[in-house]
Amino acid sequence: MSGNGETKPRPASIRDVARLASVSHQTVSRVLNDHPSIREETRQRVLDAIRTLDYRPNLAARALASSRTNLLGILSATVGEYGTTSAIVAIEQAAREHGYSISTLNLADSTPEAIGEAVRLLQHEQVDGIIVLAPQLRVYNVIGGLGLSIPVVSLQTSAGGSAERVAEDQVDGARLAVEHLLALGHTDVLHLAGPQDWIEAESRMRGYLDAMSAADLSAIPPIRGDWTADFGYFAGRELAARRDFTAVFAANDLMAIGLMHGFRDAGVAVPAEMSVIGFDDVPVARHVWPTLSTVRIDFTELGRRAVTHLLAAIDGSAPPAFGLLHPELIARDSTRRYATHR
Amino acid sequence: MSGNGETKPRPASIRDVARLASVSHQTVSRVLNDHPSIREETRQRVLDAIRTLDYRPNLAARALASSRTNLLGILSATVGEYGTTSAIVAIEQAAREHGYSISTLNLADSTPEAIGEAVRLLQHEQVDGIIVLAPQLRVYNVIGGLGLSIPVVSLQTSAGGSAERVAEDQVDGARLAVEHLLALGHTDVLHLAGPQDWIEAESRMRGYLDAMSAADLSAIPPIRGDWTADFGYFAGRELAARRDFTAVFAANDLMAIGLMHGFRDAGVAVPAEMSVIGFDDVPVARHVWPTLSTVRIDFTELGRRAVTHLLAAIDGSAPPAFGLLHPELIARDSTRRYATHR
DNA sequence: GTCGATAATGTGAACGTGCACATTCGAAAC
DNA sequence: GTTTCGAATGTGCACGTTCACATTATCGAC
Repeated sequence: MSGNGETKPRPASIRDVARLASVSHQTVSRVLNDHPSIREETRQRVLDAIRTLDYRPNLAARALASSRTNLLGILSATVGEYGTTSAIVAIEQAAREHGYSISTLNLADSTPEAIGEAVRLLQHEQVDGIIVLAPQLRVYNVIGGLGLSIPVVSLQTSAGGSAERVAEDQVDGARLAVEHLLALGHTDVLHLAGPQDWIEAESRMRGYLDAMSAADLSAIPPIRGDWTADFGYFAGRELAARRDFTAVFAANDLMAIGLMHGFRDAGVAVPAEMSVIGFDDVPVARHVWPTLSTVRIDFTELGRRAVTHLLAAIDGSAPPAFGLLHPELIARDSTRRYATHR
Repeated sequence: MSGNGETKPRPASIRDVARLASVSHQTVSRVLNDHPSIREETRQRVLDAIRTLDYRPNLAARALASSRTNLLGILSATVGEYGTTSAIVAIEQAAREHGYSISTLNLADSTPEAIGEAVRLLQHEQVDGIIVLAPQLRVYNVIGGLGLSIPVVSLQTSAGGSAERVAEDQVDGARLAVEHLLALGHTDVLHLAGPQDWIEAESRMRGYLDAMSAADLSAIPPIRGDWTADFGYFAGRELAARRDFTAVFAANDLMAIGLMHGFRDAGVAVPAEMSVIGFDDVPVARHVWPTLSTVRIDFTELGRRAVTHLLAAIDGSAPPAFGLLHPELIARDSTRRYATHR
């Protein structure tokens, strides 16, 4: 407000800093990128000048000169899903801690064309790497066929590499859920699965199949859902007529909650006549009626790891070896001993 | 893979295009920014060259030269909230339709320092404008005091301007909710509010107070919650002892769902002894038991409008006049006539 | 045919940084 | 005191655009 005669409030550039510190602009650049051969005294002088002028590097210029943007792209198709959202928040935070920014791109539909277009767009923004949260198999096929020059990491799985273990995690989690039902005495367990193409859906189904066959039980052909509570509801109403199972493992909490609603409307009591377990442990899971048994995955940690991986790939260094994440079974009221049934 | 002798796979630049089209690089630039004075024939020649070379403008170079990034910053503190998430998706989509990209920044805590730092960071990325989804009053105080040179738009409200109407919307919605309860014969309605500092919390409370006083009823001192289902649960357990109200209007669905759980655990039957209505219409609201009456706000449209506003502000043009958005009352099973009580 | 005005195009210099390549400095070795 | 070599710093250009300012076509009016 107090107008002093400055006509050009143009922000300070690296050359202004250089002038003030009586060094060349290149020396300033070296200080900024902590080049080893800088005398401590010079470095201090430069840093002082930077502080005095409130200098901030121009990211566009840096990107132009170095063709690195310090930008990470997030390609997502599942926003709204609780897990995805938590992971995105974690990714964003982790990225910022490493000096990267995030550009998110939500896929409205996941046709190969749309995916290709989305990747092209991110590439156009010259992101240094991409994290994919659109865990559909076809997405990988498309991306794989694109011959990208920048690294791509997936939260769910990737061809080889330790990200694969993350997927393994979900298999484990699903196994936990089913084993919980079996431990309660159930032998006829139905799986309400996710859509065919989804990696997470496949992992969870694999866990279901593994657990069943490990217990020498025959699996029931799963129902394919679409992750939504609405689908769960309709499934519940339809399935109420069938009596070839006494427990359901739903591939996510939303479908489980809808399912319980459907059963309720159809006159099937949960858990008295039917046990239901979900997956994710969304915040409302503990507050619905009956409170929902489920499996908790640490999406936040998953997101963090994805970033670490991607940054390693960008730097060309070896990805760090992570220990496995252990999903946790949360037993609540929606599951009950089979013995108490009927 | 088929190695033809190209040693420099460097992407085509504007000068390459110019050469191929036998024009100057400036003419190409004019075509790209659709300058009026370009002969149609020339334009076609340039466009052909662009297609032939698969030329894509270098965004960093453009940003450097024009000091405009076509980047929008989203400053958010409420990720995970259903409404916020839907709005973000809509914002991202709308922004892309206008050729803008999105850089999201999630606030872990909303201390003035953190907010200032976040804005500084976005400014450092040279975003052309910021959309704020951290609807706390203090956020505006901080941002207002920063003297920013780029436009800032809020999804919730802003000092003057038509965004204010958006807030009005939420007042309307809250009024709808309370009027619904009053129409059912309730006279003693409690409000489970959001945190003090939140604009949305204030709007919804204002709607509550308006509706009560319009009906010549005295309001009960509201309870301050934190938006979470967990808080709702504890509130329900505590409030069960009180009998000076027969209905509760919760400031969001999550608290409402928790509240019903708390009442249930404390032996208060919803809706038989107590009516509960929420706000937001989250996807599970229709599947919990009892299904939750609530008010639906069109967050998607809200997000779209925020983008339109911001882009207008960036271009310096007048913001378009929007009609008011009308929140919709969704009556379900958690609310019931007072007459049927006791 | 000349003039002027506007349309259409061209020229050179920014923009702020990093890179490749000098150059200078300083101290140890002889 | 010269030589040598690495550490410390400087010089000029390139990155791919846009901007400000020429310059050249085009066309109607006289």
